[in-house]
Amino acid sequence: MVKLNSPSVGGVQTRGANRDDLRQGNLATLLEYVYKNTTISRSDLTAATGLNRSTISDLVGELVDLNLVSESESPQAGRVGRPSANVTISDSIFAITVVPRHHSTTISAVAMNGTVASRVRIATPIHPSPEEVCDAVERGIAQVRAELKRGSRVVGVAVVVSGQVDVRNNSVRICSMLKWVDVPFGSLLEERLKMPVWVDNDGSLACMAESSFGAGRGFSDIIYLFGGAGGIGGGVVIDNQLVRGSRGYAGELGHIRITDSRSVDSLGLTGTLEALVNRDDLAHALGLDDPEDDDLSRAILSATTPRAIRLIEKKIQALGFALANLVNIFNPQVILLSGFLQPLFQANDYSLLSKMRQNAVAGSREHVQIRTTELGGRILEIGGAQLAFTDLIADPARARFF
Amino acid sequence: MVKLNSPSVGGVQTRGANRDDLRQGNLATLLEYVYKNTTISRSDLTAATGLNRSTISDLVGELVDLNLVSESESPQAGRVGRPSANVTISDSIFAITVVPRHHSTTISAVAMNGTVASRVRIATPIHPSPEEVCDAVERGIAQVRAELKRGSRVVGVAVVVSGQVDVRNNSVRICSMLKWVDVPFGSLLEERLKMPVWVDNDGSLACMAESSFGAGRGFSDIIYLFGGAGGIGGGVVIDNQLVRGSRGYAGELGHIRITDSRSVDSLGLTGTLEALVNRDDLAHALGLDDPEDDDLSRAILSATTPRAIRLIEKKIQALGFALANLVNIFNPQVILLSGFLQPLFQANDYSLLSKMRQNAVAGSREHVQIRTTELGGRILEIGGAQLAFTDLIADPARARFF
DNA sequence: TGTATTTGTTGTCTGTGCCAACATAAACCC
DNA sequence: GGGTTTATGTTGGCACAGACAACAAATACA
Repeated sequence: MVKLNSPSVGGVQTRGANRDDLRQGNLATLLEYVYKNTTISRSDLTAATGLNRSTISDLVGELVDLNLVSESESPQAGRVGRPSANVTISDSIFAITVVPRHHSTTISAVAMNGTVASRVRIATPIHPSPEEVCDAVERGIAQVRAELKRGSRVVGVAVVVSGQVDVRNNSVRICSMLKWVDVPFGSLLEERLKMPVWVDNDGSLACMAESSFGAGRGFSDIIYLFGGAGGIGGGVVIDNQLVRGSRGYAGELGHIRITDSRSVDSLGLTGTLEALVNRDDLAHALGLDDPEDDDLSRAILSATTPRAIRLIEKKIQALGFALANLVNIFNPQVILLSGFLQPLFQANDYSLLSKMRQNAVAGSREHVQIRTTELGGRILEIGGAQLAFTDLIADPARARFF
Repeated sequence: MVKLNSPSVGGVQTRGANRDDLRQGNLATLLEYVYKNTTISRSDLTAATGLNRSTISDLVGELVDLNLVSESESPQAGRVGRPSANVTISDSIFAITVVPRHHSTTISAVAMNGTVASRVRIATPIHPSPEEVCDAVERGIAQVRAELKRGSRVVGVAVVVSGQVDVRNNSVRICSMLKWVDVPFGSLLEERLKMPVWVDNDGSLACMAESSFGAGRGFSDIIYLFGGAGGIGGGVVIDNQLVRGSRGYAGELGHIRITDSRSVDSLGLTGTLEALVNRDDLAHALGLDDPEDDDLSRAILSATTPRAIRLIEKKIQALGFALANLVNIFNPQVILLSGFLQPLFQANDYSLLSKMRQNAVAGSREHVQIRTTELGGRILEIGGAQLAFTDLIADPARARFF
């Protein structure tokens, strides 16, 4: 990818580019287009990239030779002129995604076209040790790969952790769900599997997925917030780039403080968004005991008791404060809400919007939208796969498979 | 600038690159190095960019032909081998910076090497109208340019506004200091001056300057906070890029809410950092009436009355909460404090650091530093000039002067 | 003074993307 | 239904940016 304009601001550290980089960048750009669109015509690629027809022909040819994309006659009729061939992303290149939970770990094979070809859930002890998860992953991958058709290629493994991850060395700083502290899980797993492993935070990956394939499509500046049983996570995309921070801990949006309340969140911080807006409170007030997401959502939207309605309104107010903070800091185009934050928004979108606007600066509050997310239960698999495919897309010619 | 790796995350919008872009990008990279370092040897450029010696020779030659840099024998002795020629940024290319205040506007000519060659302050009526500022700028530029030596070239005008600026169209959304609302000042001035005009927020520009030439050098992820009489402004640099948001309103860090306090800030928002930590309160408690920055600073650092000490501590606590929020959101490497926030930090750095750490998540709080800024009174001129030079640096061959 | 080391210079070469001309395949038009 | 229009794929030649190798130049060091 070649980025012109806006030179880097800090200490200069840009390297020069040679002819190889040029070719590599163009291949990457093309492959990214095909990946993001699953299938796209050659003429659209020409228009989008601004490259010459003959160049596109050459580059696509190379991607076909690399077995990364395939060309097919386009059945798209109705337009004057010679029909343009469709370029479709490979359906035989996979990322393995790993999502460890309290007492089970889910392993999936996700193709570049987004389909989950195979998925298994391996039970583990409660709060499994890193080794126990490694065992589960090893078994899971064997099972998952057995179901893939012959000739399938795997780029590596993406581990989606609900906790703080140092993305520079793929190690888990803290994961309360698994009770892990400073676990170099990436290295552990890499040694076992002899293939590349990437580890990242669930909120960041979900944000990335939603940005590329979900409700964030077409927006360059996005705030993503997810409310789950474990708390509130999130992610930020600025100028089409995921904000990771210096080590990858950025986007801990649940832990921003908004009030003096002494209620604490999952990390013991007081007055934070997560401390004020939590799932258990809501479920309890609505008379539910450990409900499924859908049940909680329905309950929130059809709440009738004054106490429940008051509580919901209170949560909406708190969420509004947090959103205002984020709007003031980022001036985003859109805020995406998922998990139980989604029904909160739907229960009284006017209230949430006005609370947010009340506490945001003039310019930023004016055009920001709040939306619900589009990707459902597969979001972590899609986000994890995207992480695993990143290197391949950045340098298609040098891709290695396992 | 060619950026490899990490493909854009959102809707794809990258264009392809051809050989011209390659050349342009390399010229830009080189010029940026020279600009950021003022002077740098050719061999250092070779090492930094990874380009071939002969290529550097060719590219630097082009920059010399364009009169953007000059080469000189290097007196740097002591090293084995043929001495490498020094490349120095031009001292005859200028940006005009404009900083409008309550009742005067300062116009400066800033060279690419950072020196302020000429500066005038033109008095205006209190709360001047856009036209009145235009008049002042027109007169000021004439005066400033008269002092420049023959052969000087000007790239354009950068207006530094203490308020919210829509950078897409260079218009001022709100500036309370000037009492402006929705003023398309960039267009107005451009029409008058017949040269390019850029407008941006003071906090963002100061952050950029500090990042490139001040205490932020060498860091890629920076939070900048400035405390002045008008309130608290700021800026954010992520991955060496200034965070501007979708319209340029990002970085309103003074308006993030941290408590339930009902005290209001300059925009009427309650419980925000700016509402809690303000200059007038401090000056008053220290028995000062509209003090200069230096006097206030000294007073803060030598406060003795219990009331003053208590107030300072209270401000430090509030600042700590705000910093924790920013750390949780951005995971920065360094936080830069300036204005009256600087003596607050120096008065009790331990207190500020621990308050921040207490409220930040584990990973992010561990390696973050708090520092004071390095650029003094010239910071807005340097930042403004950097804005004005951006286009020139991004495409040196196509530069136009006025 | 000679050698090692580093950097600048020059001419040649490779390969990437552009371009123009032609081929191809659809819609459109009478 | 054949000619025209429009858009896209294909091909061969071309321009030019950057790499490379060989040589020259200028320093430190023994």
